[in-house]
Amino acid sequence: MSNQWAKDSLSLRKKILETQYARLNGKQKEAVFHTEGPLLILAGAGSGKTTVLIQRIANIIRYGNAYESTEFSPELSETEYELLTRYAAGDEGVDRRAADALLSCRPAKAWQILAITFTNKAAGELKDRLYAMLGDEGNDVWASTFHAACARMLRRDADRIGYTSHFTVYDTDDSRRLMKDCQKALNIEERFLPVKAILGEISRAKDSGLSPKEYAKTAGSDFRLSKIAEAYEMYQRRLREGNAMDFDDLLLNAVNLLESSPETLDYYQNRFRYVLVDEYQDTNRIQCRFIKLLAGKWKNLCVVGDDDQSIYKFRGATIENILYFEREYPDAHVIRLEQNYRSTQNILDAANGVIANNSERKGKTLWTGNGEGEKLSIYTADNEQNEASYIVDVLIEQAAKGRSYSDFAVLYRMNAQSNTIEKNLVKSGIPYRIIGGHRFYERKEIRDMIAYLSVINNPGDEVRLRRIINEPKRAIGDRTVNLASEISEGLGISLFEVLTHADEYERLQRSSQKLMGFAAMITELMEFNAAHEESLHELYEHLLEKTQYIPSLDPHSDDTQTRIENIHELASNLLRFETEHDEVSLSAFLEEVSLMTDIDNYNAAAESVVLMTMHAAKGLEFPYVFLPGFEEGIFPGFSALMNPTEIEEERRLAYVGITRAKEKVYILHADSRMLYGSTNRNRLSRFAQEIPEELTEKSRTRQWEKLDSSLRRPEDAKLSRAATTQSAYTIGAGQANPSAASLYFPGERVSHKSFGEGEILKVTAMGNDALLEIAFDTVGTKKLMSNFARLKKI
DNA sequence: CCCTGGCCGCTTTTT
DNA sequence: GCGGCCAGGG
Repeated sequence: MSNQWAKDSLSLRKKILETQYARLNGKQKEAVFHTEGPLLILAGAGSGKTTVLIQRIANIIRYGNAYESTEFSPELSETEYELLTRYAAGDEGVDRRAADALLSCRPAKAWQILAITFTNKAAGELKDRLYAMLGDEGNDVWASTFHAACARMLRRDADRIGYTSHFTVYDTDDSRRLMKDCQKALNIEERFLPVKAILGEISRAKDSGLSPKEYAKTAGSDFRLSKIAEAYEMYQRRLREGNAMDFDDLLLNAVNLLESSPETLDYYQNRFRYVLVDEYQDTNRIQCRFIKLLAGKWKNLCVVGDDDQSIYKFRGATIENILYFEREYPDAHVIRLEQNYRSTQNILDAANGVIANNSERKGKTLWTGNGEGEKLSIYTADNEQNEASYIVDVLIEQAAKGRSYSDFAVLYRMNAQSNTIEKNLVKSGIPYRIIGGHRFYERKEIRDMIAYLSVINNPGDEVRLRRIINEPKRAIGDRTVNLASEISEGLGISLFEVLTHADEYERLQRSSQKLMGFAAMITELMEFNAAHEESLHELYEHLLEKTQYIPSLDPHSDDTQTRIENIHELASNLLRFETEHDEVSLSAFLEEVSLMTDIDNYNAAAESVVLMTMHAAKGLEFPYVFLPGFEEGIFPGFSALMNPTEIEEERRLAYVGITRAKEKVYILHADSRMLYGSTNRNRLSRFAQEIPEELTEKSRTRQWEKLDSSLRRPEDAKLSRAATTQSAYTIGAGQANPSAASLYFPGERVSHKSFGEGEILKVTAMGNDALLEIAFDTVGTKKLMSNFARLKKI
């Protein structure tokens, strides 16, 4: 083969590959084609980073390092060269598989690729898109969260670190219960050291890879720290005794497993030729170590992150990891993705304007080809009620224009803000969903059911055993359980074991029948599970029957019906799990459940407005975004005001919030706000003021709403007059086309097809439409758009 | 053992 | 303003 021939072949190969990924921009292509060695992708919001990740994986599987490699094996024959020439020319008749085989250079098998994300949702999306692109082979890619990947490794080799493969994963609530227990046993007053504080400290210790012993050394003579060390020691011992791990243990134990077992490390290092990590700015130290270990052999490690979107510092995430990456891998290739495909230029300029005030950043300026778009609107409300009703008004107005409710998101700083907005949405009959708040798996009845299943799976789990031992009431009180627990501690056996032979212990004589009855029931359920392992829903039915949980619920309580529905909902979840998974077992189900969160169930297609925190919204996008509570003391939050680093973290959160929007951002703030039962006056957030003025449009509470406000105080009136003169009304200015408005008058009676009959209280012109406030006889007062409402006069 | 009334306290939280 | 948690009486 002549040099010229080889050169031609290579350039032909490049040309073909380029056309395969023609829809990507230059930087994106660079990221896709650079497969070997460490790679850092700094990807701005909306820069198509998920697409890049997926295409990159697909490229590795299809073509390997074909683009950058100078080797071509085997050497091309003349017919093969011709085949490629035709392929390059776009000839449809070419055998694609044959051509791909010729083009590729050391492609990887799908199972050699590990892609780590932070949410199950992101992992699921990755899996789905890989499947769509690669078919069944796509399923072989390990696409999972850090925690799920660790759990999977630990299940396999649990015995190597002193666990059984049926170990239970504790969530925050379980951890708290356990810690409370430990504090009681160690006489550590909660007012001296709150549960949360100790757990936070332990979490930090685990992040640094410190065992209880090592932590105790660092504590030195500090009294508080040494108490925490004691608590840590006991907490960890109890977890181990219960064959349980908390979230941090999943990572810590996985790292310990890899570091202590050379065979295991070897196996995974050889296996994972390519490792990809999404949202790298949110990784903590232990996650960084985990990744480093896995990618240790091939060093084909690609991390994607955006320092400007680092909003989990408070949980141990450290931007250091990005800086460290370049230090650890000096030959790392760095690619910046700055072209945004999501938002308008105005939105990006606003976000850029805000984030530019942060000093600690790598520096990056987003731009887009999407055009300027609308200005951001900044609305000043009198109070939080008015802020909420403004959101509702805009929603109604936009819905009247044919916008779908699912195009809107309300993103706030803290969950407590959702209440007022929720009530206003209910009042107007607007469909909505709240992400966060009470999650399905956090409801009491569901937690109880999960606890039963956990105990059946792992009877050593004392925390969950205690949760259900008297639920429903079996006349087994705390005293008895504590007594039994002490006995078990003394004998070094599990609490459950003590319960099974309760009559053998004199101190338990009085309640031994009840304890043994309970233990026998659990044993029976365990046997049932062993005999019908594939049928989780049957086990569940049996469990409900045996425990008489549903009949025990108070029939006079308002929420009993909802609880029963939730219990049945869990049954369908079990059934769904059985049909969706090849390998069905109780442990597998419990593992999935323990790592699941609310956001995973978010479905963008559902026809409703979505409410969530800005944290939860990361990675999502919406045409219209409302950002209520842009006030000093709310956002940035009260405790961040005095602390420059925390202010910077809040500012990044503001950046995340603004960049969620594709078309329009509504920033809202209230002159006075009731929160936690007391009213405060807050100034407009600095973040709103950091947006260049020419990008914004300001407005404030309209007169007709002010008249309506019963909460109004004299000083408000004065304030609003001053503000009104300097800023124009934008939305729903009163002097629009009066035609629709003149159809209806206050006092008239009308009928609506779902709300029934009512009396018009107020009519306000809005564009060609009119906003009607109607007091319905049965469903209360609602605001409706007249064109939309199809009212009949009576 | 279990129910009820008063009191505290309260960012964000992918897992 | 509301819910979770503990103490005391039934």
